Amino acid sequence: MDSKYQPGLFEENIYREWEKKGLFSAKVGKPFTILMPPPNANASLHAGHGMYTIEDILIRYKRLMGFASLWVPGTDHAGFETQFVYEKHLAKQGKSRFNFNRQELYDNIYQFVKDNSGLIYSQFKKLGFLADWERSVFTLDKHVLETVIQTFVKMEKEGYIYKDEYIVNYCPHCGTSLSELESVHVERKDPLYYLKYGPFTLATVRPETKFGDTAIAVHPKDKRYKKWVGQTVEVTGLLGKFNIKVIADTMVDMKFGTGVVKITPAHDPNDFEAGKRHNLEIKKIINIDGRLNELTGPYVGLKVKVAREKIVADLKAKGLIEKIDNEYTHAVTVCYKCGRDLEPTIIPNWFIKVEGLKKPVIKIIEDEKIKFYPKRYKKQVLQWLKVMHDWPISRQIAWGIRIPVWYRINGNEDKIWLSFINKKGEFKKGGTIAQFLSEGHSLDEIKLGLQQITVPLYKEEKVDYVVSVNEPEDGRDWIQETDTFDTWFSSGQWPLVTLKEEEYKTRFPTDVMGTLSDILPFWVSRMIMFSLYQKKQIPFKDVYLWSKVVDSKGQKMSKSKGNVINPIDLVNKYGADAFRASLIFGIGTGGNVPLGEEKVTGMRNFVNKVWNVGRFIKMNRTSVISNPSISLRTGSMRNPANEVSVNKRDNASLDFSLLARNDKLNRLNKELKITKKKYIKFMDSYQFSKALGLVYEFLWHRLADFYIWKVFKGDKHSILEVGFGSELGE
RNA sequence: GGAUCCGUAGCUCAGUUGGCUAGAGCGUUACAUUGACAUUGUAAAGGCCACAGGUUCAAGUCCUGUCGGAUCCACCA
Repeated sequence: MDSKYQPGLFEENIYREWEKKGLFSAKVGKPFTILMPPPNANASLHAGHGMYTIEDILIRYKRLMGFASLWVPGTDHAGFETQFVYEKHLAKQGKSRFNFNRQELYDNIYQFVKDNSGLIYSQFKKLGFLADWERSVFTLDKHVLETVIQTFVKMEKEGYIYKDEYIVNYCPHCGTSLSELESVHVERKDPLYYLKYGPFTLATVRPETKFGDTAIAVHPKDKRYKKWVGQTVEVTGLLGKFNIKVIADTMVDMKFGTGVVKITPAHDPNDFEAGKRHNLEIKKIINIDGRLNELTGPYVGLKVKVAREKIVADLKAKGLIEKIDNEYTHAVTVCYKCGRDLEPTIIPNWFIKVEGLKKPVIKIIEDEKIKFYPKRYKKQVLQWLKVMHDWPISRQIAWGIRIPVWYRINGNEDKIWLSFINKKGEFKKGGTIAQFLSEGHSLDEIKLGLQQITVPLYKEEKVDYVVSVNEPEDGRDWIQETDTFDTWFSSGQWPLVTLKEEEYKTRFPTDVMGTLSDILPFWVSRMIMFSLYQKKQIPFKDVYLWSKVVDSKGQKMSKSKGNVINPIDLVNKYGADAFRASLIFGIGTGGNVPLGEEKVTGMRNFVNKVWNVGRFIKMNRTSVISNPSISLRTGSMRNPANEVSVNKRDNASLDFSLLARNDKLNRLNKELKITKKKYIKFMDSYQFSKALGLVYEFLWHRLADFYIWKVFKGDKHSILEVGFGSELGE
């Protein structure tokens, strides 16, 4: 045996051996089940995935404790994320999504994902994960689609789904609307313009939206402006004179600016709400491509930022700007993916009415039917659930599960807007079906090259639709919604699609959901919601949340900082055990998980120590076998040194050579027993770091340094008699 | 603005319902070495436990306040 443990020589073989023995599938017995949080199908392993080790530890621990543990893996199509990556890939080839129709884009991404998938599983295997790989589920698998669509159909029938023109944050660059959770607020300094506005002066950072103003608001208690409330005033603007109503609303902060606000319901969430309260007209002046539309006169076609500069210059020229405050800082909403400014805009979106669905979730969490570890996340989830409002589930991207809704074309030709790639491969941008038909395109051509449709909701005359997987066959023409479901709509149903039918009787609710704390609101709360809705059961009993893996200085890993650690490199260099242990050892329940190469080498040393303990035992065993004259003697139990103390110092003064062999063994066995008990207590309460610390201390500083080296010095064969439970494995 | 968490050794962090001399890993220093392991062993140095009050026989731990940091939610015309 080598004096150094070389993981590279063993790991792969051991894993193959496990595969041969079929250790990955569940055995018969008391069930213990974990559903693996599905990584993106096209992802490769990053340090954060290393934390799945926690689930692997639980799976192995439970199996060694006699449970039929099952870990079901899977991958997520990760709609928006993946399309974003793919579009970057396209950009490198000088292409964009506008070169493809919907189906082509979908097919291409499918191929792209397929080419990249499988990588992460081979990496998981390198980490030694004991998941049942053959059962892997992909969120676009047939049975998943069926379930997801069935949920939508059921919700629609029961009135939980509605379509509405609602103000959503739209990313003109990524071409989709985003949920509130996908929007990030950043502090920024922007000029605050004081505009002359009829009899008023008002402050705004977005003068370009003034064309969409449909009211002016003041605070009801503001004496300065009281006389104007309810009046219509005349304002001179860039496009000439217009009349506008003055309303009173408590949303106005009297102390801010001049205490007067312009209301632009179509392009500001607050104004949208105010518009609803006061029944204001919604005047849309920015199209979803982020350009001003024909209602803005000479500014039509300009992008928001360009338009703003031009408008400010023109306002200045007309003497309509009173002053500019260049020191104004405010929060801007940006896309979490591309970082560009989001445009609050009104587009038709599908929503889930959350009110009735979230109530049982809140109840379950308050009653602790589902427990959170660490505890503090309970409060966070509850707080988040309480403020949660309706969830927009449609995304204007191709990569995802297409919403099973069909719009009737006949009679609605002038209401359905779409873009498509025509026969010649040309991109035909936004127009109505009627318009394209009159240009000589056939309906089939349009449908074939379809890229995206937008079906606005008119108050009186709604475009009728049916919810159906396939095109209705009634002789009329229908066209399917091009929007896809928000990824979290499908991954939120993960617990409903991962088990086999019969397992829902025995393995549901599953035991633990372990995941990154960041996605608690996106994912965990929604899984609970869907599970309660569809199965009337909680999906899991416990939720264990870990934090981000950061570098050894506590800095977030990022490419620009150059501090990204590739887990596979570490595994190749130091072994999977060392890497895994470094993510567990000395980690508190609180914050981030610091990972540095020093830490891994430290753990490698520990692994090596264990190796050498084994090596020592093996060497002595062969000497026992080769020398049969060595046998055990019995001894007295009455020696005072038998009082077991875990404290090293307490034992320092004792002379162990006086102890009989049996006494030594008893001491060791007793300590092992105590350690085991503690270990089990820690494991059962998800205190992995403490459990590992215990094993570390026992194997190294107690067994190796103390027992082998001091107590059994010169009497090494006795150590062979100690029974070591394999439960101490991890 | 609302909430949560954190300030403990040079660094990263433990410290259970208050209770003996406040711990670990890495780092530092000295010594040891034919011994299973130099990926080792034995030891040492290094702490006003952020600060100020309070409760208590007893506070790193509980309470109040101050300062500093992180995160979540809401909002910022």
